[in-house]
Amino acid sequence: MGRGKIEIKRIENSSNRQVTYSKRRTGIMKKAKEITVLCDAKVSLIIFGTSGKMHDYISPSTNLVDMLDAYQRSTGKKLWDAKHEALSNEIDRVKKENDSMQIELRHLKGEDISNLNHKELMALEEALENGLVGLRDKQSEIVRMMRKNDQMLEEEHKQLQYMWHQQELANMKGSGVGTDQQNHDHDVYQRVRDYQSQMPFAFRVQPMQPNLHERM
Amino acid sequence: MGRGKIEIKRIENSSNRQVTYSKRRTGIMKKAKEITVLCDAKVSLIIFGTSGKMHDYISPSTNLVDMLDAYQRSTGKKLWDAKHEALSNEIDRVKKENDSMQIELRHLKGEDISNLNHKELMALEEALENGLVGLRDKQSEIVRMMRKNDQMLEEEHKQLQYMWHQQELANMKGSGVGTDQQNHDHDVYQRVRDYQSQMPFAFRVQPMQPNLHERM
DNA sequence: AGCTATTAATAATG
DNA sequence: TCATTATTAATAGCT
Repeated sequence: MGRGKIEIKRIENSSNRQVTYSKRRTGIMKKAKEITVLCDAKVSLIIFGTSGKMHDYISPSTNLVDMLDAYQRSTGKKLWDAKHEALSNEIDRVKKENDSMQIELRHLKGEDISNLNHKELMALEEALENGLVGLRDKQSEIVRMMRKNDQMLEEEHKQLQYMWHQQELANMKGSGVGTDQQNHDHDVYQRVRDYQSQMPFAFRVQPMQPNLHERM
Repeated sequence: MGRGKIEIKRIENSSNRQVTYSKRRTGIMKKAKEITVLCDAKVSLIIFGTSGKMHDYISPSTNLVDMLDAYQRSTGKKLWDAKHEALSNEIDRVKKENDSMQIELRHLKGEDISNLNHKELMALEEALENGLVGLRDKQSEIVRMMRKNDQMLEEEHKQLQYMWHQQELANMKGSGVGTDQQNHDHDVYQRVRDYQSQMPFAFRVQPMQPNLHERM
């Protein structure tokens, strides 16, 4: 189909080869498009020339990934076996782990224990009791913390009462002097420091357990 | 290029379509082979017809995996990476599920509960107590079964004693008669049946709870 | 890139 | 499905 018949063998003349490549590539692409339209076919066509430039056509009714999946199903050949299989195995492994934990959780919640034997029931009981022991420890610790906090609040309350008392006395004596709000506030804070510096360290108010309320 | 020109649109006549598909498929394959030889090109061609049957051609100088690698490099598109990503996501999802169960398990075992808030601790306590309730129910059921079994054994024991007593009496009276071992054994079984037929049904020995020991 | 003589592909038919 | 063939489509070589 040209000015002369050609043998199907490598075209040695490089520029001829390049030209023929370009023409024939266009031809194949056209044919691929035509067969998809005429015959409802799905075509994946990828061509690399010697230059390394790529040209491709995938029928619009599909995509390369689906084509390749179908290819694998059709041939049984594995295209993406190594990684794919490793990942699948990993999924299976983790899912199994999941299932056994699921079962353990159910058991700890008292579900599905009808089929457990004596030994397993004993172990389960021990686990539950240990759990409760740990929990009770934690809870009593919290109660201790609350008590401590209460004590601190009480102590702070006493301080405030003391300071209030002092201020009352001061107001009664030197009324008319230092009634300006700034000075008044300053005096209160100064008095707190005075009070604290007089107290034994152990009785001073420490900052509250931070976020304690959040943990309850 | 046929007896008549055709429009490039789906061939409605099914058998015509099939024929055209077959011919054109062959044609494209031939073109693909030719361009690989003539122009040193690398071609990957995969075609699926409506029947689902697959046909493919890969240039002998390469293979599909390499072609697809080159395709990915060329386009930057992810091909099986997309697939791998899906699997990886699945793994992540399952692993997260795993982790949360792991944590729940730890909590139920009284571990890592320092950071739980009050509400969570309450829920945990309830879960543990429910678990223990379920367990204790199961255990007391087992104890009931054991008791029942004990009673049955005791009853059987009484039967045997009775039979032994009867035999003793028989031996003392008719000594020298029916001392043959066969007859002796037969007599014992007969006596069991006699005894059972005399007893109220409720007191008869039932088969032991099967596999009870295995569940303990 | 175009052009076109020539070959190749194939639609219709048997 | 297979073979034939009239016709169109593709393209090799040329400009």
